[in-house]
Amino acid sequence: MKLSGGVEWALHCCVVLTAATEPVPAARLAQLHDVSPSYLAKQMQALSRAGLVKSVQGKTGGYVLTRAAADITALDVVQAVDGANPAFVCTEIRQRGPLGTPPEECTKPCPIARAMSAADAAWRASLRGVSVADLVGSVERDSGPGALPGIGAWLNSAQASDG
Amino acid sequence: MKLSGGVEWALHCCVVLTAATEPVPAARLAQLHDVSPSYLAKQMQALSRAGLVKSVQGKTGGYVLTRAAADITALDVVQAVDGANPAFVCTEIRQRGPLGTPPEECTKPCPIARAMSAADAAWRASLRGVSVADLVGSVERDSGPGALPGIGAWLNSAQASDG
DNA sequence: GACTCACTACTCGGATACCTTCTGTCCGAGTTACTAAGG
DNA sequence: CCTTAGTAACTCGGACAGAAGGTATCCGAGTAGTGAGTC
Repeated sequence: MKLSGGVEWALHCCVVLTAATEPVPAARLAQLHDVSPSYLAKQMQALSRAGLVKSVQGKTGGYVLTRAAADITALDVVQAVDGANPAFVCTEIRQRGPLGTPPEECTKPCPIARAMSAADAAWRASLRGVSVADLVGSVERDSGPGALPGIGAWLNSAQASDG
Repeated sequence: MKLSGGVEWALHCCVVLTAATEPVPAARLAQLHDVSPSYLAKQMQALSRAGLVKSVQGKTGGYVLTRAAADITALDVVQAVDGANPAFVCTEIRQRGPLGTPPEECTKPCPIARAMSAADAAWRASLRGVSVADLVGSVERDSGPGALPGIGAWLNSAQASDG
């Protein structure tokens, strides 16, 4: 089991977007994180498709968060990028084979599927309990309250002005 | 994120192995579940490598559980087949780019990695709380107390005796 | 000076190759049970 | 009848192809800002 690497990028982008006051192009976000611009663009498209960010076209276009940071959970971002499908899919092998359980007895999911589903629910619940605002607060505690505003200013500054 | 399909097979095999009194070959387990014998053999090898089952070679060989069903958790099986690596791997992109955080300030994992790690821990904790014995009990509640012993007898019977 | 219009530059969005991982398969090494011969 | 060597069949274990999804990239459609030209 491996989570798409784009999830990390998308989460970081959501955090830094809280500090921006104008639309930020995907290329600018890629430059900030030193990652592939084309591939990060794909992740931002996924966020846009999920309604977490709004895309603004044109010369001064880019991406803007659609909601307050407190109203965006880590689960929202993860599901937007990685999909909402559960990690475990039951193929009902209990019904197969010479001693398969007859379908009439399979009214409820098999115990194994239930256990895996419960674990998946716990995972999602943990992610749902963390908002982007919480992440912003943690970053400020770790790196100081001035770090994020500085990044926000850098994001909104012209590309030619950096080093 | 998608979990290896072999996890489901391995879990079912562990449940039915509790009903067997003699070593069960991988081919027999595959026949019971109507799945690819070669590929299921690979999963059983993973379980053997993890020490959950013991492989017995020779003519009447096969696989036997090494511990009581109550001492094998679903997490043990999942990790044996799918690997113990966490789904989320932090690539420390906060240190990259023009505004990267200096390494001296990165003593603790970044907040995003912490949130993902906590979710992973919740997922594992949920799986750790379910033992194979629990699954056996659920199966008996669902399909009746006679189903599993019947499967056990079928597993230990000669292959030519089935229909 | 204010308005209109065309142009340019920049943005997102989806369609297109490449590569790692998962899926599925095969054959060889090793061990056990069985068979038959000999004492 | 018991012991013993040999044989044969069956097992696991790891090495080998094929397919799917993730990774990385590119180019086209569309829009906002910019500048010149005109009233």
